[in-house]
Amino acid sequence: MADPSKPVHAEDSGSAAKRGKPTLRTIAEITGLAVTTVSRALSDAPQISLETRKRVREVADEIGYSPDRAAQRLKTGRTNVIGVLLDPHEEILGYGTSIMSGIAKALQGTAYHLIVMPNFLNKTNVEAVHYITRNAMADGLIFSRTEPLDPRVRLLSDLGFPFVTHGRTELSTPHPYVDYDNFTFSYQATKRLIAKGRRKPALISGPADFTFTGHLQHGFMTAVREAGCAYEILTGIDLDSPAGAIRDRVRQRYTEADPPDSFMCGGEVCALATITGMSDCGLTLGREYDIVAKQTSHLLSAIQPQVETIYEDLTATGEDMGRVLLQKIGGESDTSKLQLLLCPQIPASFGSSA
Amino acid sequence: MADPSKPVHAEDSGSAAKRGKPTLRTIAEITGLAVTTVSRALSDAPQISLETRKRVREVADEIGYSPDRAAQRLKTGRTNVIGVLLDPHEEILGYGTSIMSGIAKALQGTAYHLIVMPNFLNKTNVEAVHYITRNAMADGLIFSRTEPLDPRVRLLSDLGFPFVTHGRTELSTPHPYVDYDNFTFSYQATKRLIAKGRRKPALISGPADFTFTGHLQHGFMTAVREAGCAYEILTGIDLDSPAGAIRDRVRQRYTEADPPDSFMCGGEVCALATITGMSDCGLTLGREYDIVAKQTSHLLSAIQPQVETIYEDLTATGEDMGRVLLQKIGGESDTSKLQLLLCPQIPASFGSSA
DNA sequence: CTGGCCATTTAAAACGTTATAAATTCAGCA
DNA sequence: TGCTGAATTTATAACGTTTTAAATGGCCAG
Repeated sequence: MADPSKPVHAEDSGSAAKRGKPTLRTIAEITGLAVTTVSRALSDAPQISLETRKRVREVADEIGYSPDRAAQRLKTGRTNVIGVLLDPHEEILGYGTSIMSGIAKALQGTAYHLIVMPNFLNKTNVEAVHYITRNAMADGLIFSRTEPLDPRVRLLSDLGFPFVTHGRTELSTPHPYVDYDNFTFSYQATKRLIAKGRRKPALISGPADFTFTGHLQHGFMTAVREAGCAYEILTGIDLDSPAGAIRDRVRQRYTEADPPDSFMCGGEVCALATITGMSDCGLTLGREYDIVAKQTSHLLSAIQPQVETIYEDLTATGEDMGRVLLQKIGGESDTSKLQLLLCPQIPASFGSSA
Repeated sequence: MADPSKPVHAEDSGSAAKRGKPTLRTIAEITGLAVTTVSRALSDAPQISLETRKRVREVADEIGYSPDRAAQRLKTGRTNVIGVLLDPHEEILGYGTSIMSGIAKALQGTAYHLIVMPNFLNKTNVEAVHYITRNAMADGLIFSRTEPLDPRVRLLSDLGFPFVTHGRTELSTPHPYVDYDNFTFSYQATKRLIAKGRRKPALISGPADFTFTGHLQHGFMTAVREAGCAYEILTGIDLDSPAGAIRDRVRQRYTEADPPDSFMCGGEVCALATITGMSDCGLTLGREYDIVAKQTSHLLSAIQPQVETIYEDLTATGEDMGRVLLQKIGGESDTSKLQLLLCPQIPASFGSSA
């Protein structure tokens, strides 16, 4: 096939650069085409004849060609990498891993790779974002623990760098997000407690910084106001607190006056810790008090079937975030299409006995 | 500084490629040196005069230069990336995230980045390894869930590709690993049950495939044989089983003849599920039965202080794995230096009441 | 048979870095 | 003066890809 009239440096220099991976050049030599043509053919450029495209693709498959990402990246400036900012607090109960698993699913079959930027130690989140954008280490970013006036969102919006947050902000510039409707969750969960006859629900909410904390409280407050019952928002602990701290706080609260008779827990660990604290006080779940909790793994309901739960599917969330980010990178500019509010699945039993 | 006799295309073409990141060329133009010299200076090559090195470094710092990783990678073939193979089973209780956090710590300050290759869906582990090595996507690999004749280890050893496993193999070619001494853990834990007066401990062990499962069983068997007491290895479930399955199996076992009176649990979820199953049968931990378990988070002891635990620090493990891998990549060929067996910290109380 | 136009293919340059080999400078010495 | 060699710097060529601009060839109208 190769034109023998041309200088024949085929055998020694090209063929398969130092016995290693096949490159475009390898294919070019086999087919007798120019490297440019091969490149074009593989990217299905319309200017290359259909027949040529087919042949090139066949040869590529046969010799197991796959493009060198470093070279592509150098040339195009695109990294084909999606970065996930991971926070140390996300270790618990596989939060991080579930999300990542979902993102990975969304990235399946695309040219994109998932790379996790653990934000452990030293750097603040904003610094990490700075670093990543400055060094063009990814084409898009995903992160959670979103704050109402999140500085990361500000920075990335300013730079025009594609990203998706897990959680909303209150910033005026709209941006892509995937969020769970924590208001509805919290509202329904609290209503459920009241429907069970409880008259003083307590909320264990998220850390003050985060947007979802507000949503949880809002849902909770709406439900207790509607019912006109007493309530309490437990101070001194939050969903990020270690289980031991939550346990102790709950226990302590019951030695004081006018304790709550039920709990709305934003997480599984929190629910388990609460049960332990209460149990230490000699109180039994389902008898002296009730709990409704958000569940993100399958642990809680297996261990404590007494706790009523509403499930949040973090893997699905990750998948959505991946999809949304790909759309954003792909040029989707209608941000409203890139904002997903996932609805809690309220168990049928919740409605029945209300 | 720049020699004015040379063609002055400084202003338009170079200066800062399309107003973006500074490159070696930017520094070269500022200092009036050649690109090569700058490159060398920044890598502290001895052939460059000390004065020049200093000046180049200063300029680089001033304009905030950082090398383009894609270009480095293309040129050198090194990726400066460490890959972690993550298994869907590792979602539980932040296993994956702890390990990663540790690796990230070890990589701090090096040129290496951590990239997680989630092995969810389709591909088998070996296929993923194939893919990664073929496409030179990393300079080194870390993975867990090691099997006695692990095909990934075989493949990577053959290729001479640097890697570290979490867990040992039984292959004849030695390779770098970091492992927890599960034999000692299991042996001590079981002895503890016996010391508490239990006469028929049951083991809930790992999935049959993995090396550590053998170690757990060996330790368990050694302890029960020494004591000459009855024992049982629970069938039908393992540490990978969902909590609900373990709970059900334990419950069922107690409806049958001659049930065990204590449990050696390889994990926290397993311990919690066991307690739930037993509790369903009306049996109380610490009274009718005992449990010793391995703990990798801080959940179990906060929730169920009755369970005696031995702690395995996965973050430290990750850090060790990262360090070992860096050494391996750095050329350390004495494999015995790259094999770490971490000793369980046996709580003082274990010895006291024996 | 010339010119022009289309479809297809191609050569050359570039991305930012490093490796190789060569060039330059300057001191010391014959 | 000219040579040798050490110390320092430099030009050039890669790495594998994509982009830009240009070339090739075939076909048809004039």
